[in-house]
Amino acid sequence: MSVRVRYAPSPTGSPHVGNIRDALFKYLFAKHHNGVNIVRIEDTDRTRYVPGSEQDIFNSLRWLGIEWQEGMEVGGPFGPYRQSERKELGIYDKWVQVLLDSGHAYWAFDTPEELTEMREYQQVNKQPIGYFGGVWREASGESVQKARDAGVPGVIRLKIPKNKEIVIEDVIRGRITWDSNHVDDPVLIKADGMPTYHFASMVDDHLMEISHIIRGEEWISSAPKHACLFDAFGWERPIFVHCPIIKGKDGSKLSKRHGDTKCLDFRSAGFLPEAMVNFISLIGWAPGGDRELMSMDELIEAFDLDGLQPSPGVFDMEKLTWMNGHYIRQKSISNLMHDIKEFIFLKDTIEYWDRQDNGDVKVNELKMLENSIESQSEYMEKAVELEQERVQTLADFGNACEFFMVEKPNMDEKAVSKWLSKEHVPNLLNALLDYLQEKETISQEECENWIRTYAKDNNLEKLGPVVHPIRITMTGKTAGPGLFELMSVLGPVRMIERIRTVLKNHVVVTH
RNA sequence: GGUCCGGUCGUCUAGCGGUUAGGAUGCCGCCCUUUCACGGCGGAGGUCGCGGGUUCGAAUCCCGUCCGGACUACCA
Repeated sequence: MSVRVRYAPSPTGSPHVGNIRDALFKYLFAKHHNGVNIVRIEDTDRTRYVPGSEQDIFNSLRWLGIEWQEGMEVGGPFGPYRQSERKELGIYDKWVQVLLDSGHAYWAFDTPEELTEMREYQQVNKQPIGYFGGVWREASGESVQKARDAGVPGVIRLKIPKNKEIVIEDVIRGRITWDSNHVDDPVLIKADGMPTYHFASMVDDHLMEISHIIRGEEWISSAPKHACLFDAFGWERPIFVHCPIIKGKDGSKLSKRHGDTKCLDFRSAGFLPEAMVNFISLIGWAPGGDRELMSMDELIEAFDLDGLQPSPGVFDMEKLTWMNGHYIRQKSISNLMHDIKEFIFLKDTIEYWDRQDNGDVKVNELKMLENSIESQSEYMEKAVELEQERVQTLADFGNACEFFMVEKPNMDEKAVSKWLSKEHVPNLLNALLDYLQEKETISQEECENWIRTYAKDNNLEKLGPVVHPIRITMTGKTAGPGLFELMSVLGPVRMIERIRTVLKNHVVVTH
């Protein structure tokens, strides 16, 4: 059997990581089996349509490297791939008529008020909630015709068979059964003539020859409706695969209140697509054994439905962050520079940080980074290289590289009072100043030699008393790249300036 | 309330009748070392939700129970 799967988002906003994780699984599955991945837009609810979200959907997919061979933007033999357009073509009207004619569907003219009242009644009487036929399921043809002639707004519902056991075979969970008397009659066509998800999606899945419906666990409860729909048409049911949902730290389904959940927010926050792909692929799926760090190609190679987990997984930011650091460290410096530039250049990035608490600090750092890379790319490349292994996200480079970019680094007060007040510091800094005076460039080795020699000549047993004051003078901080490397990158001119500043502002000369 | 799904270190997970229950992350310690990080090594952390069975033997099979979650729209 050829594998055909579909990612069918509705354009109601920028897609979430949970949603995108499902899209990833579909892609991996299709690729693994040389199948086809389809992107179809489910925009049957006009009231929830959010302009721009289609682009967000494509951008999310493309950012992660999830490809589709058929569907939106690429076309294919089963188009159009946007449901509102399919509706215009009369596709759904045609198929609902088939159901009406065969007695599998019926018109219902309940008012919203009546439906609300019904639910309230069911609620207080502890009954299953839903529409189980009302007065319309078995209504006579005449009364239906009368209502239609009178222009009463009505919907078309599917007749779920009574007193039956509905069984679906889910790949992950096996056999799931329902008493059909607990499954209510879903609306197929709304009063405005638009199909509902239940109808449009299943009709399209059949028409587009979808082999596997891979989707989130939240769809399990509507699966019997979908199965009945296929049965009503006499169509062969696709294989159902319900992936576990992704939870937030509190154990409930991941949503806005858990912080960043939009896929593209992670790009803006400085995460790499390879880390994102690797990380989300491992929520709800595992390749078996101890494998963990995997590229897209390796994931495709390893992916199979057996590795899918039935239980939900928590989205662990700490692990994502670690993994992102890993992928940053793995990058060649030229790729890294490219990624950083692209990251800052994206307007989403700045907008994202503007939205965060104290985000203005980050925005300033990033803009400075952008300017510095622009104006002195070779210098900044060396700076980035030194920070590469101590950073976890692309956004961290702003702060990490700050001291390379500014004329006067921010001085950490604690560090200053601990180290720069020491008695030997003026002598040390003046000596270094003299040494640097004539130079235009300086190598790591020269820095190291000078420092080691100075320590020896001044009977200092350890390098610390020499290294720390110099580090603070150069960077304002106690933590950072190796001193010799950093000095070499900074170069004599910048160092001289910084030494003078420190001598003037921070060193108390005691004689 | 109803229906359905789930339950292995805090978290992601390996395991698929016989293992000292393995890995990763996070945490702690040691090593490396001029700091921070990276890296290496080690440690703490799981009575496999609980209770019954089946079996010589159960995290693995069965039942019950508890807890958690999803759905419960003319939304998807």
